[in-house]
Order: sequence, then structure tokens, then C-alpha cells
Amino acid sequence: MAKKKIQSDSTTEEKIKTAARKVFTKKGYSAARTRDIAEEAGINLALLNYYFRSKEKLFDIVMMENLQKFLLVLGGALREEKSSLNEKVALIANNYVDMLKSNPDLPIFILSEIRANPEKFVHNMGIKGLLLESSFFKQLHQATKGKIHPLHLLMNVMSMTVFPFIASPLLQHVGNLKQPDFDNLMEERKKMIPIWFDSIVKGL
Amino acid sequence: MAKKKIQSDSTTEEKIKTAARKVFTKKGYSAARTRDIAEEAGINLALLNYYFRSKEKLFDIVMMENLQKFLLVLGGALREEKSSLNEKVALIANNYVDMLKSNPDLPIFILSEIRANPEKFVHNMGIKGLLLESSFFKQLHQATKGKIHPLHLLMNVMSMTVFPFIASPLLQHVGNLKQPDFDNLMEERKKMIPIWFDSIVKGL
DNA sequence: GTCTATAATTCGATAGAC
DNA sequence: GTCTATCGAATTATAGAC
Repeated sequence: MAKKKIQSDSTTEEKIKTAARKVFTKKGYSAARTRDIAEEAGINLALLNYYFRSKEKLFDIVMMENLQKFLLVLGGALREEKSSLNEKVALIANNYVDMLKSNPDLPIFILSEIRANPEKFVHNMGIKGLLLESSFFKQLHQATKGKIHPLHLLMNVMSMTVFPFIASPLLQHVGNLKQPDFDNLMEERKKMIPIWFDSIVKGL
Repeated sequence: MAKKKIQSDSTTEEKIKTAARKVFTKKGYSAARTRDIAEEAGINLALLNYYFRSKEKLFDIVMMENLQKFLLVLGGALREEKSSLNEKVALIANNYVDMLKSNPDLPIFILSEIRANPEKFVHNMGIKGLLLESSFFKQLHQATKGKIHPLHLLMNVMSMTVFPFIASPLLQHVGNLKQPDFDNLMEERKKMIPIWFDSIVKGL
């Protein structure tokens, strides 16, 4: 408990983890090279194995951190007990857009690696029954009036928020957008997604 | 023009391409092994290079085919001149769900590879100005009443349709769904997405 | 056209000096 | 703890027999 956490990247171990996070998240497990990580960290290749034993063990750490970062946004809404459904949707949209503007490669990294290795990562995610028993899910269920599965509404919120970041290179091309244009659209979505969500619910 | 196309997989070249399509689409460029492709095709490794010269050249063929398959669904809606906006949305949702049920790895493959190599694949896509000048885009623009960027509406349709397939391993886990349950949800979305889209437009 | 055998390179990991 | 040097396995690609 008495950690000596002076700075984030002060120790060699932290420098390697920071570099690994950057390289793995950008290129994925298979395309990432341990030599790239070592160079990015400004240390020698041997040190990587000295601290983390293998590429896979280092990757697992990065994967778990990234998975937690991604699910924490949704988890934050689940822990809000007394807020309304629309407030939770607004919270999710806002927090995801803010987080993904700084981490645009995160969703496709997570979803690719889970798909490549479901049995390995689909556990230890801590939200197995957590979602289905949350007040958020109950609110979703009420909003559907029994007409559709509550998961549809959750899919819609997650889709409209996260997908544009996954498809951004394609969207920017077909929409003839520069990066600032795209960022502006994402900012607009923060306030529009709750409105759209409300329209969907009212139209059921 | 006078092709001798007897069967799809009759020739060795076609067998290799079919195997490559399967392995590359499932695992991506970096994780795919030419040996896996050769084994999947039931031929020797040397034959792969005899027909396609290199892993990368074979990959480029698969990538272009997959990119075309993915964009053709959207392109189909762009070519519908006289149908209404809601009809086009229904067409997109139906065709994407049908296609992605048979090719669940397709979207994440395309979007991952484009992200890994934007400058290489973002060209030759044939829909640069095609979208912005289409009657579909004009209809989207009219529907917004000048309140939001028309791309938002396109993003919403694509998101709600495609994203669930990208995130299916995660969604099936947190929603406690088996594969048939998930497929049923996707079938429901074919008819719900046009309704939800209409609600969004009316709520603007 | 198809195969076996192998070359050439890359990559993850380790031994050993300091 | 950190480095240089190198090993061994895996991978792409090719040479050459049939």
C-alpha cells in the first residue's frame, strides 16, 4: 500500500509499460514488435524481458489496462443509482467522446484482440451480471415498454458514440473531412446523442 | 472477356484466393501465416508464391475484394435515385445485416487494416465525391433542416447497423446471449433501425 | 503446375560481461 | 539494472527436381 509513486514514467518499468501501451494499442499484438517497444522506451531489448519475461505477459498487462479504461466509462454510468436514464446516456456519450478523442485506437484494439482471443479476455471483465442487474438496465427495460429488448437501446448508445471513432479514417475520406472537422462533429454528438436517444424511446 | 469460369473453386488459383480470404479476414495481415493459407487451400506453400508472388500481393487482392463487398452495400443505396430516404435506410440496414451475418469479421478487418495503412487503402475506393453528390446525401441534408451535419445521420445508420457485429463477442458476454439470441436481435434491428432513424429525424 | 528442400530474414528470448 | 552479442524458432520466399 505504501507505494513510492514519484512520477509516472520515472522508473524503467514504467517507461517500458508506457511504450508498450502506445505500440500495442496502435498496432495490435501480432504486428507489434518488442524491438519497437524497446526503442520507444529508450532502453534495450533485453531489459524488456528482464522486467516482463515475455511479449505476451507485457501485452496482457496493457490489454487489461485498456479493457478497464474502456469499460470504466460504461461502468461509471452503472454506478449512478439516482440519475435519470437520459442523464446516464448523456454521461456515457460525454465520457466516451472525451476519452476516445485522446485514445482513438482504443476501441478497435480492444474489439480486435477480444475477437482474436475470446476465451482469454472475455472473463475477468467484472461486468458479467453487473449490467443486467443494474438500475441502468432496469431503466432501459422500462423505456422499451416491453416492445424491444433493452440491449437494443444500449447498443444504439454505444454504437452512435463509439463507431465513428472506429471508422474515422473511412468517414473522414468519404465525408471529405479534416481532423478538426471530425473532432467538431464528435463534440456535436456529445449533446445530440442524448436527444436522439430520447427521440428513439419516445417513438417506440 | 471470354473467361473460362466453370466453378468458383475449380482452379488452384481460386482455391488459394478462397483460403486467403478466409484466413486474412479472420486474423488480419500480420497474424495471418502463408502456411495457414496454403494448408487451408490444400496445396503447398510454394504454390502460393508461384501464383501470387508474395504475401502482400495476395493480401492486397483480398483487401480490395473485401473493401468492395463492404462499400457495395452503401453504394447500392446511393444508386437508388427515386426511392425515399426511409426506403434507402431500410435497404442499407437490411443488406448490411444480411451480409454481416455471413461475414461477421469483415468490418473489423477492413477498419483495422485501413487504420494500419491509411495512405495505401484510402484511395481506389470510388466513393470519394460519390457520396457527397448523391441524391441520398441530398435527402439526408433536407432531413436535417440545416440543424446538424448530414453526416451525423449517415453515421447513425452505419453505427447502429454495423457496430453490433464489431462488438458482438463483448455484447454477447455482457448481455448473456448465445449466438442464436444475438442473430435474432440483429434480425429485429433490420426493421427497427428505419423506425429509429425516422424518430431521430422527426425529433430534430 | 506441383512438390521437397532450403535459403534469407526477422523476431522473441537468453547468456554473460559490466 | 543495463548492456552487447547471439541463439533458436518461426516465417517468407526461392531454387530446382519431377
